[in-house]
Amino acid sequence: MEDDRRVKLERLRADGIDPFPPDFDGVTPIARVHAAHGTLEPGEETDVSFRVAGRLTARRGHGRATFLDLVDRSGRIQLHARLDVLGQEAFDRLTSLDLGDLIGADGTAFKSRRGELSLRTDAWRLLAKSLRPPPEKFHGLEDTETRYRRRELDLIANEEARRLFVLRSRVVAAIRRYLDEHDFLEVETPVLQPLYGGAAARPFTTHHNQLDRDLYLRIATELYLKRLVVGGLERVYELGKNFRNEGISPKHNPEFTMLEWYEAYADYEDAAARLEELVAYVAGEVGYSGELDLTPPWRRLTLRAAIEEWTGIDVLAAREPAALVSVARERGIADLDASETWPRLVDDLLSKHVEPALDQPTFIFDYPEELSPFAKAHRSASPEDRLVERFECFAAGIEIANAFSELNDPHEQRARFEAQRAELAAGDEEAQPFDEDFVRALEHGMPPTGGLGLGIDRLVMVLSGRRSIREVVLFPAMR
RNA sequence: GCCCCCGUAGCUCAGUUGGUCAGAGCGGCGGACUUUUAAUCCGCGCGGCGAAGGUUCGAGUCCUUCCGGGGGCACCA
Repeated sequence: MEDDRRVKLERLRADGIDPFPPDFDGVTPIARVHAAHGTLEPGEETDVSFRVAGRLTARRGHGRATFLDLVDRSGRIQLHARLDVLGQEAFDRLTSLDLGDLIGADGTAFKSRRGELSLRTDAWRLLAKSLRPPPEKFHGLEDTETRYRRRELDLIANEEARRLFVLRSRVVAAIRRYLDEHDFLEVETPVLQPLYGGAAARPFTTHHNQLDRDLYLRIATELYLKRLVVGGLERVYELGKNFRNEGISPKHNPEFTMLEWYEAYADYEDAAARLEELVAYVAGEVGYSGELDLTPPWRRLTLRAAIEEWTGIDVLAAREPAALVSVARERGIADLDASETWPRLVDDLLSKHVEPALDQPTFIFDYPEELSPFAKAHRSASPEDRLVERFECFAAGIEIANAFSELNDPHEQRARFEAQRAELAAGDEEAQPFDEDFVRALEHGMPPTGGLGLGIDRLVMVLSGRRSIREVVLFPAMR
């Protein structure tokens, strides 16, 4: 079958036609043709000529006339090719093209009897020959593996896929617009780091040959960004890839896009207000019309109240593993592992019993200190509860953001690293390595700061209603 | 790492309890057709059923292993 295409290619060359010409000037996006003439009446003709270019996706022949569908990034338009307009040779060559070929065409706008805006083609040119057949035109491409591994075919075959990734791009652009307008500075910090940190995750390790030294792909941008706040940049953000050497799941890709921002003279309440404002702004900019109510303010409740609401358990009244496991049993939750630490048990309750229920956007405030080595101690909670000023934000049943009032007391930060060092020694592969450069930076003085991390892939999932991260990542990790 | 499921033409799929089961639609090729849009009509199958073994008189159809994929669990605070 591909041989047919190669034969055609050679025939074109033999006829002196370049199947891969270098350029084609003066192309109008198809959407602009629709904008200009979408309101024509069925059967109405114009004298207005357009030059369009794109991929041939369908052909409906009628002897001495043929309809062809042409698709570009902005949309689809029908070409009407007539023998009496084009002449024999141009007509024959046009109608013997293969689906998937890229062509440019000039034609005047008219609306067919059935009401479809079309171009009466009077000239055309092959812009690139396609040597492989495109996916099936009606059912589209559905095979998941092909859609992910060969995304270009997904984009060719499925308009939904095109729309989704346009949406993703617009989401990212809107985020930048919002932050730029609010006086944030976009910065870039190292992806290759001598020490990883800022999140609990196992890193990818690589090696610098000349330095003969291992480096890590960043798992977060947090610590470098806070050093910039120390440096006086005050409002910074970075939007980029993080890498975590963990499992792949519908919510997890080994490399994923994260936004982190840090704002001096702000705390986690300010971060929450900014997040809901940002997301509402983005939703408006991309025309979100889904089921979620993203209008601020979003629901806010404490971690303690959230777990109590969905499980009936007051975790702060049972602040050690045995007590918590036993209270959970009374409430009919028997799958807690008594050998786990208390904070991990709390996290387990949150992720299994609360998170899946959080459909509408919701902030969960005030986490145990042990889970949050970079968050400031809570200003008003009783000290024995050992809570920090941290929230996570959930929507559509998944976590989308995490934020703190940043810990800026260098002595306390040093103590937290010491505690993490002990965890690391005890075998916790996700404990934070001691980052002396970061502590030194804090010793120079960091203003009170609110910081937040927002998972861009997950935000796009929420805004597009997709349930797998692989749907919103162009080239997701595959086995 | 564990469990379940899937893998048939370029694409989307159908193939009862193993015996014309190698099929359909789209695409392709040839022909008809100057307003169709999953265009229509006529003709042509272009793969040997993910791979390798095995059971059987006979295997897409049963068994084993391997490869690839999906889902779930664990993990991912």
